[in-house]
Amino acid sequence: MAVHGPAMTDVARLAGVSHQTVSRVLNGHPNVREQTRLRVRAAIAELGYRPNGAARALVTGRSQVIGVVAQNTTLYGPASLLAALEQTAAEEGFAVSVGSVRNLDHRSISAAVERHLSHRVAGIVVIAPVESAGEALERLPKDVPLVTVDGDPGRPVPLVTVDQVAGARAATQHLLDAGHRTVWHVSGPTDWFDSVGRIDGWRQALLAAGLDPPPPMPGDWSAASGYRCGQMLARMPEVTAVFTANDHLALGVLRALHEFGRRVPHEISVVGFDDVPEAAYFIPPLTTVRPDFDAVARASLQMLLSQIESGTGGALRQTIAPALVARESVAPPRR
Amino acid sequence: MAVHGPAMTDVARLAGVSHQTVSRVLNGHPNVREQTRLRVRAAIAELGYRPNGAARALVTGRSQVIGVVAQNTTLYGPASLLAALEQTAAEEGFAVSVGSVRNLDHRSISAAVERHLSHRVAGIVVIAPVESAGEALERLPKDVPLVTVDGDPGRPVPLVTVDQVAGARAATQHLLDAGHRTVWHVSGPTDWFDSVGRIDGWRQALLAAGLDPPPPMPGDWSAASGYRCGQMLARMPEVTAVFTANDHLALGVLRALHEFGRRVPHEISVVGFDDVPEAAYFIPPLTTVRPDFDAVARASLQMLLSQIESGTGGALRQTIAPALVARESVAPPRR
DNA sequence: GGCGTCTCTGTTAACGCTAACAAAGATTGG
DNA sequence: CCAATCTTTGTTAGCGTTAACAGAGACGCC
Repeated sequence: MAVHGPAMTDVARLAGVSHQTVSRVLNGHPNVREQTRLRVRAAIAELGYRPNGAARALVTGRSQVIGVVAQNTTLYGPASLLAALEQTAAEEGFAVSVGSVRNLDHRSISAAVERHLSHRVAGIVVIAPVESAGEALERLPKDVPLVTVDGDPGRPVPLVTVDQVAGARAATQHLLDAGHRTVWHVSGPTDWFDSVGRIDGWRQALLAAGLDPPPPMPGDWSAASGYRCGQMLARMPEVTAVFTANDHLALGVLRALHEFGRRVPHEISVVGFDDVPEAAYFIPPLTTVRPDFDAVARASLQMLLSQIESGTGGALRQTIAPALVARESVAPPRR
Repeated sequence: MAVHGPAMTDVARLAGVSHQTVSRVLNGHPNVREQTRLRVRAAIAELGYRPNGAARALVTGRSQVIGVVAQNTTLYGPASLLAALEQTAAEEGFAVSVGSVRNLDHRSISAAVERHLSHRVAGIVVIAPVESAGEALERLPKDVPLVTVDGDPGRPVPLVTVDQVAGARAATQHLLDAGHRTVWHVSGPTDWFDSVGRIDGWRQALLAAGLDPPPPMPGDWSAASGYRCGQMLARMPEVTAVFTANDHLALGVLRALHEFGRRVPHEISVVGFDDVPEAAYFIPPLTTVRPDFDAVARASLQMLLSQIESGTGGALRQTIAPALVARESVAPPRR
């Protein structure tokens, strides 16, 4: 095997031009005679020539690859984001290299970033939802285009983020508007910025309504932890409305409430976050908040590309507003 | 910006050796004096040197990157597979570049493969669950290490696959063992090999029990299509057991049955496939079949690496047996 | 003690591409 | 019509690494 394909010089020879002219055709350089261009294209097609990205990356100093660092690409949010990022990148002619890390601690992230850097990626997107990720990013070489998604708003790093606060506020307000006297919250892990933002938004909505927020119940994004919180909530007669930090938590809560015979939405209303495709088929269909992952992906990529092109590393910031999706898991409280 | 980092020669100068010696240290070549090795390592650390993968790829003809072509990395199965693949690859020092395609037609796949090839990936993993993918793969250059996952068993291409047939047979048998007189099936899209295999297994189990398989109801993996099928099943009084081709379909079915007041498992038993993390929190908890994605990933990568190392392209085949996970959605039929 | 062998290190030449410059025609303007 | 300019093409020199070979010592063996 290892029959290496034809190189640029082979194409050049066949087309009767210099390899540099082939390069110009490939890169859309303007000053090439139309006739020459056609001859070169024909030669390329005839030989099945495929440009060598490594050689190009070597001489230009950047590859057409974007590195993505993410934690758990099995979760719905990260997976959607990754897919959207990949789609968008492909349209711009970039490949996406994933570096998923088990833990979002300092060392793991640095290692993943390091791996990407030695492949000379053109830029890096870090889906860094937790505190500990921040440090790793600050000591990164300054000349590497970088965008963080759902990262720390407090750090001077380009950031694209779903507006967690607004989403949570909308969810909570939706429950208050239905007539509930207060809203309980099952949160995500508190070291995730996503969770913190959602807790914030929930709290803001309650405070704005002159209410005293009950203590949030901490979950870990999983249906299992939602189930555990749900078992507690089911036993508290005063609870009529629950906002969970994601849809899977909501599923666990729904299941627990069902087991305790507390009917949703008649006795207790529930709102989730994420709008996983299955949410419309929960029992009952779940009212939830839908983040626009495509928009997040587009914004991050655009931000990254502008850094790559301009060479300047701006500390931009962009926030994507999520939308409330009303379904059947919310109703006015019984009196 | 574009302050390019130090190169091998810089390290060499600092350590007082030739760049070739640095290369030897980096590649773990044996014939380097211990003292020299240490000096080189120190110089590497001091300069923060990072090897240039592009240059290496150029001269060796292969990068340390594995290309993955997948369709919808938002679905649970593909996402899990991708994550597992990435983990395993990282342990072997390989990065993973994703090329997701919207449609698994001939052209899209070829384009994705093409993109990977021009980056000179060391090998390609195609998660190619549909018929149309096959053609695209056959006309691929023969010298590219390739493994397909869940692809066409009929093609002479290295293949790793979840044993769909065995899984479906186990699920169906489980329902028969509970005493059901027959088992209905909500299938996935029939151009997916996964679906075909699951239909096969279900049919085999029924035939082996001397039963006449009812017509399978075609879904599209989504809860929405499961819901539609569920609405029909709910209206058929003779139905007591349903096997769905994945858990999301099962969720839709459960929801429809619930709406029609048909209790699960008392009146109708349901078994899914995939064991998504949420399945244990469906109402009721779903009995399902769990494919071992980690094992699939390990097997594929191993197969790919052995091709990369040996240079020979064997047409191997490996099948990973899934496991039945019994929960509460199955009960004996009422008499 | 000389010669082959082993261990360690250095030198040189690619790999396939783009950037920078050079040069040859074609075109323009006064 | 000749100099100035523009368009098109070719030539040369790297980019940072590995592979292949060469050379310098150290060592063992007859």
